Amino acid sequence: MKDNLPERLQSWYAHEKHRYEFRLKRDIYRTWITEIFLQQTQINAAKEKLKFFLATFPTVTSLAQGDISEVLQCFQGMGYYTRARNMHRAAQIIVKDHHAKIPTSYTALKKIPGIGHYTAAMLASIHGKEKILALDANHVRVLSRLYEIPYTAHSQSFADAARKYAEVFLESTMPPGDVNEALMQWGQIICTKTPKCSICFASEFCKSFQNNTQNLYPQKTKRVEAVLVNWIMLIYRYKDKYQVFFNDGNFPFLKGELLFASIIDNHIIPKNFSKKGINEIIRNAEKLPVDIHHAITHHKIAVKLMEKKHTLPNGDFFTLDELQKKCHSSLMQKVLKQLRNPKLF
DNA sequence: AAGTCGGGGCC
DNA sequence: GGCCCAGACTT
Repeated sequence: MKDNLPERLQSWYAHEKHRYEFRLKRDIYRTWITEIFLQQTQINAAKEKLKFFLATFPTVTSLAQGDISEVLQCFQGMGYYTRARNMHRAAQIIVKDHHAKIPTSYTALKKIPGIGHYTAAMLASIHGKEKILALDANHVRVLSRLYEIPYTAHSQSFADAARKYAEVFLESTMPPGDVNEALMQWGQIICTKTPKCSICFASEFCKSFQNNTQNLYPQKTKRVEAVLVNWIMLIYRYKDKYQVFFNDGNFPFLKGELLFASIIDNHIIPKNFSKKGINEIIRNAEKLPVDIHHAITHHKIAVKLMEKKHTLPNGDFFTLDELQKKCHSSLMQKVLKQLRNPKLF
């Protein structure tokens, strides 16, 4: 056993490094796409979609020339659809402003849409050998416990302290990209929410292990209470085509997506929906059972579906098959599934 | 610094 | 039913 921490991390990582398929062939484009796909997403949920995406858009140029609707389809069901839009826009910027070569410096990367501190630091450390600490949830858990960092996870104070403590790794013989990836894997399989200190190579260096304070770190801000949302969806249909509306941002959920006409309290889509009928619809909906339960960050959503006989002005008409491709959210997919069940309507 | 934005897996 | 996750962006 080595007697200093960076060497232990390096030998542990050399032995335990995950051989992910997306790591077999590595270039900065693939690393970039991988980081975007895995943001706030578990690897198992994303890896098949990621594989398909890299086969469909193998280069930054092919992505830049690709159709945004095709890009969005690759993200179907994964949430955070703005990351798909940002990624597509970023590819066009890289082609136009960087001769289709993704920059490798942190400063240049950070200016690209959808690339924040974490992704810029990962790409610059792996592909530019910059000694810069990435900070994701895993880094936060590992470093906060190792050094008992007394600041809340997303504060500037925490970032400053973490960067200072991480110097011992970044200034070691370990390549900076490996430092960031090893810290991440450490947090992923050992320093988990309930940490596995008995198998940790670093426990004798760890302040939280010494003081038995693992559950006090990382320090967090108090959680936000979930808000209950009653969402009435109005299903307007002409023959086999259903009417949907583009959420330009006036409706509070799923901005940029196609939605059925909807009412949530005083939010309405389409916004020119006749104000007169709304109160009656809300009254009628009170007697109806909830058709779909869904959760969106800090919200518990109860959806009631009401089939309507006529149609509204504006809006677009699509068949269920078409909507299954055009609607990317799991909520709308749940609704479409209900509409396919003839017993319910 | 806090709020917003999807969704699913896990306990 | 709450917590958490390979975060970025706006306010």
